[in-house]
Amino acid sequence: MFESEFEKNLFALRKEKLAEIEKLGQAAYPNQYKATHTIGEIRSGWNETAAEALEAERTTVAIAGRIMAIRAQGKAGFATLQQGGERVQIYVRQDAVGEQGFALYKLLDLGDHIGATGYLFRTRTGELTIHVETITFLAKAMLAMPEKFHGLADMELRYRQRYVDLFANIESREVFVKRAKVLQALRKFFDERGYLEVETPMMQPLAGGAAARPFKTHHNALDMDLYLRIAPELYLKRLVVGGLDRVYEINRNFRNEGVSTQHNPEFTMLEFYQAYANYHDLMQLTEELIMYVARQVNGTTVVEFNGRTLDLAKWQRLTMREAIRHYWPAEAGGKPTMQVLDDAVKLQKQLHSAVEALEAAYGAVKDADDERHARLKTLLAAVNEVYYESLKNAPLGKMVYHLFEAMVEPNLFDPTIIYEYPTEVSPLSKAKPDDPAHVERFEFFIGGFEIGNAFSELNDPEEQKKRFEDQLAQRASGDDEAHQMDEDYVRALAYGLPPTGGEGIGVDRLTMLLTGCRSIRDVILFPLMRGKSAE
RNA sequence: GAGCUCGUAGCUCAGUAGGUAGAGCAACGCCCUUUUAAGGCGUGGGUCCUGGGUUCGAAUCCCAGCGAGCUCACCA
Repeated sequence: MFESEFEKNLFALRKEKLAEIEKLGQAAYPNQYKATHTIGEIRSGWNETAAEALEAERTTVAIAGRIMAIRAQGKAGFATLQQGGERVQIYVRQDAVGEQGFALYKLLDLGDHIGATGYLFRTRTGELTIHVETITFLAKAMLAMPEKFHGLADMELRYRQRYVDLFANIESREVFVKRAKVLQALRKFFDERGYLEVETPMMQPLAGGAAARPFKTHHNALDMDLYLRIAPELYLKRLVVGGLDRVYEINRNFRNEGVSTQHNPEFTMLEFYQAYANYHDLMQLTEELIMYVARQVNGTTVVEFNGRTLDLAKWQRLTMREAIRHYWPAEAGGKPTMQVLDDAVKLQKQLHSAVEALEAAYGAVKDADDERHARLKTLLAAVNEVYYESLKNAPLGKMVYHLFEAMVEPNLFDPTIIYEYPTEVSPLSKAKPDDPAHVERFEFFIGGFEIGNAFSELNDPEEQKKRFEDQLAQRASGDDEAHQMDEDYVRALAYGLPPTGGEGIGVDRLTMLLTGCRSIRDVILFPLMRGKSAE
């Protein structure tokens, strides 16, 4: 618990102070305090009330809070109390609280919790203040507070000791309050549209519904291996088979992947399914949903993200192939035609010349500080990989998809829906009726990363079985993220899944967008950290 | 997994032609009855992330490790 002699000594000193406080007739750890107002209510009620009016009213209040600043001046003093992310100042003078009360005041430390009764007034400098008549001791901070002006700045400490971050850095608290509002807004949106909120297994015998490596665990009594879910998808669709036409679930998914500013091994996903809807209906719904949540949370659809302004009410829609053509980099030579994007051999040929063009452009950039240098390097590596790897074993659809990720995704800052995905990378989506190579699927991107993924659900059990078998083949050839066979899911489909649209939305990423946080760790209360001192 | 940057007092940070550490806040003592990053006087507090190495001498230079941030890769 103690990180130093300093802390150990401080703790001992605070224990002595606690004993002194008890001698004054106060409980060291009382279990209740009846406040008449929260500090927020004091602020909203009297923030603008003039000094003369306060004097005339002489409103008496009882409040509670944590001491965030304390300024003693002989036989009087001030303290700033914080509660619910709001602060108010109290003024304590010996002739008002008595000798015992003032003795207690002098035993208070930064971080202590106290209750105070008194009347509202304004100081000489105009600050709304409580003129204290009684102080009640509530709890002691036995450890030192972070620096009062800068707060807790060390990112590692902020993540590991979020309990300190939350009271020391108001901005941090506000992010999580907003996150709660995001969740409320999402639920309200779906509740109002007749969706049923459900909870499906997070421990699954077979981790399906997405392309990812799962975490493995074990049930002792049943002697059974289980996987933490990578998606709720297959269970939710079983529910639609069961007649729950509109369902949604908000909960954690677990994927055994690396961490980054956009990935945490456990993350919160919203998934929803709607019978009788297709992906076009979901595009419409998605735009409405994002606008709705933004307005509920921020009161506006305009957000600042990563130094840029974007409007969540202004969307563009492109097919994946259109997007590749649209965002094709000038340095990669001529754009591929639609025909080229539909032909593996022609595409490989074009990528070959694109690699050459990119290499020439990259070689021409002399200054390593040039931002083009890094961009071209990344682009070249990505296209090169697509070109060579795809040449040997990947199907056309996979090649197109990877090309999209490399060339297009980082550019999708304004809200964009990308639709018509290759069938090969979409084992659970329904194919377009006139084009079996593509499925009725879209993903949407904001701020340069993917937020959600949706499609018309494949409901033909035979086709689903075939898709799973194709995935098994990819798995056999080394893709350990390819989907596994789920016989029970196929059986469920065989009972008849109505035409259904389904979608998943990354709640953490949506929250990042709405709070302006560039790292997913800033919107997760306790992000996964490497082990340090396992006490 | 790779590259870059960082790790000095409880907190925020200084400290390179290598000479065994400083400031502010916090703490402790004293003064101060409208202050607000309160102020004044005084005091205490550091395995300079860890382990090696170079050197007469390392917070500083080198190597390895641990942890963090960012970028990239993988993914959502």
